[in-house]
This record gives sequence, C-alpha cells and structure tokens, in this order.
Amino acid sequence: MSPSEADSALPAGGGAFLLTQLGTHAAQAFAERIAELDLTPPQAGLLRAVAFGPGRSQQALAQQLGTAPTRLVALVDGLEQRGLLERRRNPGDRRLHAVHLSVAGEAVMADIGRVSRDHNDAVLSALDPAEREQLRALLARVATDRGLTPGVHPGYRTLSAADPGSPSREDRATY
Amino acid sequence: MSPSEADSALPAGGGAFLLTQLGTHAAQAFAERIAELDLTPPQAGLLRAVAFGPGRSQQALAQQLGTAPTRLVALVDGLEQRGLLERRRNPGDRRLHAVHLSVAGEAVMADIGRVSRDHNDAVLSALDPAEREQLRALLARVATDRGLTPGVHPGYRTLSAADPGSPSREDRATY
DNA sequence: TATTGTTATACTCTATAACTATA
DNA sequence: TATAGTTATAGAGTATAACAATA
Repeated sequence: MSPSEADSALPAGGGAFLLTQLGTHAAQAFAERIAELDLTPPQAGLLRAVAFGPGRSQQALAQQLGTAPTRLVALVDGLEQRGLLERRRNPGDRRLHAVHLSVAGEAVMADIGRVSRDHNDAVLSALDPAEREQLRALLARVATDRGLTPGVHPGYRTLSAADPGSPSREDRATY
Repeated sequence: MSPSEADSALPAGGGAFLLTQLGTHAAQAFAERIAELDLTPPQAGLLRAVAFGPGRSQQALAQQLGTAPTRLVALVDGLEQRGLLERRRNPGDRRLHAVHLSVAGEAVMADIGRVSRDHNDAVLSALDPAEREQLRALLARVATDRGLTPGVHPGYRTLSAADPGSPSREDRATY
C-alpha cells in the first residue's frame, strides 16, 4: 500500500491533530513562562487552587487537582520551604493540615495571573478579539460535547505520547 | 488578595487554556483508540513514518520523528518482533538498517488510518462540517503564527505538566 | 476502625553515555 | 576517524503500598 492510500483522509491534517499539536505547544509555552517565576505548572496550579480556596486540607486539594494525595505532599513541601505556602494545624481535627498562602505566596499569585494573561495573548496573537471569541466558542462546544468540565483539564498524567505519532514535514504532502 | 483579584482575567477560561485542555483530551482519546490495535501513539507514529518513507535508516527516522536514535531502537525492536516492521541490511553500507513495513504492517497501517479518521470525527462530533473547517482554519493560523509546522507536533516529550495547573470546577466561577 | 498525612518503594519513560561494527 | 546501531546506566516523574498520628 502506498502512503497516500494508508492515510488518505486527514490523520495529521485534521482538527483533532491540530488540537493535539497546539495543546502541546500551549502547555509547553506556559511551562516556559511560568519557569521565569521558578515554578512548574503543577506548582502554579496548586498555588492557584489554594488562592481560590484557602485553608483546605491536602486531601481536598488532591481531589480537586485530580492527583494522588501523596503527590501533593512533595508539592506542598517545596512551596512551603520557599515560603509561599503555610501548613496550619486545625485545632478541631488535628489530623488536617489547612493550607494557606503566605504573604509572599499572594504576591507570586499576582505574578502568575500576569503570566497567564500574557501567555494567553501570546498564543492567540494571530487572532483578533472577534476571532478569539469565535475560537473560544467552538472549543467550548467541543469541550462540552466531549464531557470536559471547563476549567478542569486531564492534567497530562496518564499521557504516554502524542496523536498520530510525529509525521513531520514530508508527510504533509499526503496528509 | 482574593482569588478573583488574583486571576481576574481568564487563566483557566481563555483560549490558551482550552487548547491545552482539549489537546490533552485529543491525545488521550487517540491513545485509547490506538490501544485497541495494541499500539501506543509513538508506535503508530513510527509505522506511519515508515509507511510514508519506506527503507530509510533509523537515524533518518529518528530525526524526522524528533526523537533520539536510541529511543527508536526499542520501538523498532517491538514492532519487528510483532512482525510489523522489517530491518533490512543495506548492501551498499552495511551499517545502515533499512526499515520497511511487512505485509502485516501494511494491514495495520490501514487500521491506523481508519482509527485516525474515527478519532477525528469523534473529537469534533459537536461541529458540523462548516464549523470544523472554521475551527481548522483558526487553529491553522495560530499554529503558523506560533511557528509550528503543520503535521509536526512537539511530541509531548519535554512536557512536565499542564497549563495553569488544574483549577477545577470551583474555580470556574472566577476564571 | 477509619482517616489525614507521611514515608518508602517500585515502575515507567526518557535521556546520556559507553560499546560494536562497519566505513 | 567518523558514523549507524546497540546496550547499559541513570535520571525525572509518578503511582502503589505501608506506616504514624489522630479521630
């Protein structure tokens, strides 16, 4: 079989492939930007979660972030050592650690907000405001249809690799 | 600072976040579909690359796929043991292994093409053909603007995690 | 006994470096 | 000596399971 027979339709040219490609790119670009704050994306996500709902237990945070409680320990450890998070004992139930932002942590949160907005603008710089809204609306419909709760993404946890491999330049001709 | 101040704009609601979210979802969905053929996405990508350009060396394939030559060895090993790929010695330069699809490999390639098309249809099922094309056009412009060669994606290799963490349902209100 | 948090262990994936065989 | 392929080693990241403290 010839290559053009093998995948005549659009494996690497279809919308699903573009979504995979751009999703990867967006995640990488965000990781690079957030690295300027000496943060990883998971760390930024944890800070954001704590900022939104201060004083929650690590169990609650783990459930919200969709990660194992054991993973949260190391994350909180690192951010606590850097003085961005605080563990506070709960007098009512001393098993719980209420996680709060420190003052420094709140300052970093403001930085994260700026970085996120810059990131969004950079990724979508090719589109004007109307087009961005158009794209947003289409993506939101796909996300809803696919059962993705807006604001909650899978988290790249069980991800092994990519879409239809990495076809590359040469393949474009046929795809 | 209150959460709504911290990220007033759109960190988890903007187009960039949606791209990350849907990109992850599309990659996972493809991985699940291709697993029905007992393949991983990297394996499918390698088969596709070989199908498009048969007889190339592992070095050439590694460069095209954007991966280290050492990683390709194990990939080719597995697919050769399953009888889908063949290593053929090059009489001219016996250091090279020309990689070819076997007959069984060509049959699997046809399956991959079907799976890829089904995957694309499923992911975009919320949109009618005109809307799919609209989305495709917008994504293609963003991809070009960001310097991504169509058909070649990063490959989820250096990916550490996700966009702005995993904000989750509760955050939607503010985001 | 159940639950929160922690620690220890193992497993997967990938990257780096050393080795061989050919040239 | 330089290159293609291979093997071996190690590193990052994550998941699983056992453990200690508290309820």
